[in-house]
Amino acid sequence: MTTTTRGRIDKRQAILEGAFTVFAREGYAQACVQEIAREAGVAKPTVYNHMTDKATLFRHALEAAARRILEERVAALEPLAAPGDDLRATLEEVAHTLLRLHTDGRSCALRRLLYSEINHFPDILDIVKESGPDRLTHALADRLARLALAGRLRAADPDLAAEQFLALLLGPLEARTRLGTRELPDAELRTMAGVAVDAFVRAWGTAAA
Amino acid sequence: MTTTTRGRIDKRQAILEGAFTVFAREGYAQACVQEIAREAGVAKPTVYNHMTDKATLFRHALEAAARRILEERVAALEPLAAPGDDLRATLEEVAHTLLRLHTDGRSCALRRLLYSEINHFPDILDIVKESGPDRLTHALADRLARLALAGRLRAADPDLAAEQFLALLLGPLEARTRLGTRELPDAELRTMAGVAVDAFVRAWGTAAA
DNA sequence: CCTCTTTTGAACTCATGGGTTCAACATAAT
DNA sequence: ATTATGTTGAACCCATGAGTTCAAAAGAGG
Repeated sequence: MTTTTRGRIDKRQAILEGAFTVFAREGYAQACVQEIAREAGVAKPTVYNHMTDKATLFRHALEAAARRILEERVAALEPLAAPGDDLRATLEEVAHTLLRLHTDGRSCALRRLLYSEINHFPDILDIVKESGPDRLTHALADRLARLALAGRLRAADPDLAAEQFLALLLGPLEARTRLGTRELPDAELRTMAGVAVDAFVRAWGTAAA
Repeated sequence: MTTTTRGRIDKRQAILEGAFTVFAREGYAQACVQEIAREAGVAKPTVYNHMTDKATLFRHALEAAARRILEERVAALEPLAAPGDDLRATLEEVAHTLLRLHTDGRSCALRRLLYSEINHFPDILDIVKESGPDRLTHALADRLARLALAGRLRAADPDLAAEQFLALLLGPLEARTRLGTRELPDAELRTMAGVAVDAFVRAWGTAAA
């Protein structure tokens, strides 16, 4: 019975992953359940055996993908918990990691799906909400607040600082990656992280940093 | 013959506008030509009399909408051509106008359509390219370069300055408008313009400004 | 060997929608 | 009036795809 359950869980996972892949490639309306089943290595009725609808399949697939992506992003802030003497270097490291994660194929796909289906599925925003920029911004604001207390950043609104840090870092991505359709070489990511941190430190740094 | 031609042009315009409206509301795949025709106040065969395909209809509709939107945005930079004594005030005015334009329904719709159909229509990015952030960034960079020459901004890379100005200004929009699905009160737009300009001036300003 | 659950493939129903055809109609120019 | 062009509505053909049904396998537990 254990193996049976495992088997079921495996199928479910495969279905969710295959669904995300196909939805990402085709969009919601164009994706057909037949193809999702094929991608997941499963028969079509099996899909309907786990999910009632194409719509709920979509929601669950998005949720699963968003959860994975969220974990990576928040983990990327870790170095800020114990920044070394060189704050700028730590910021650049975090910035670079965030850029890499943000330009990842799955991230771009999720982003595109959110934008395209937000009209037909207004609730997906809430499903993904916590995983979206919000939780990342809050986690970053927490880190920055500690730095401000230590006198290494301006003591003003850390939420605003976090928002602007992410804006400086991620804003230019849209144009440079052509809405997420182009890969960026790692060297360019480093440069982008550098200039973003430069501007951020000029706007939010203190002499002590 | 003149009136006949005018009539044809009017129908064509109506079709393009109706198409954009429906595509924006439904997405490409979900939008049906029947409904576009209804929205444009026209019969279905008339649509096919002007456009060969649903696909080319989509492209033309996007192009027309993008052109309109572009004009507004570049025009919004006008005050920077002759900035008054108070550079910060001029920047805030421009910033506020850009925010208003960027949160406009048509702008958001265009943005969503780009994101959602970029996979099926890789060429729409080129069609809209000039109208996209690129041309705006360049136009802004030109203005900022003049200001730098006048000693009112850092003399470093004006393209980077423009990129970061727009990032600081527009980056926070995504989260605040919930991907363009929520209206923002004008007061919030003013506040956002203010804090973005503050940070920008701290990062790029000179004593002379 | 028997049983219960799950999976599978194939065929099926049914709705939607792209694109076309056609005959009737409107309009304006000659 | 006649002719040419454009529009219209309705009906039509045809492909696609969601969701279901079913009988046959496949696998685990007893």
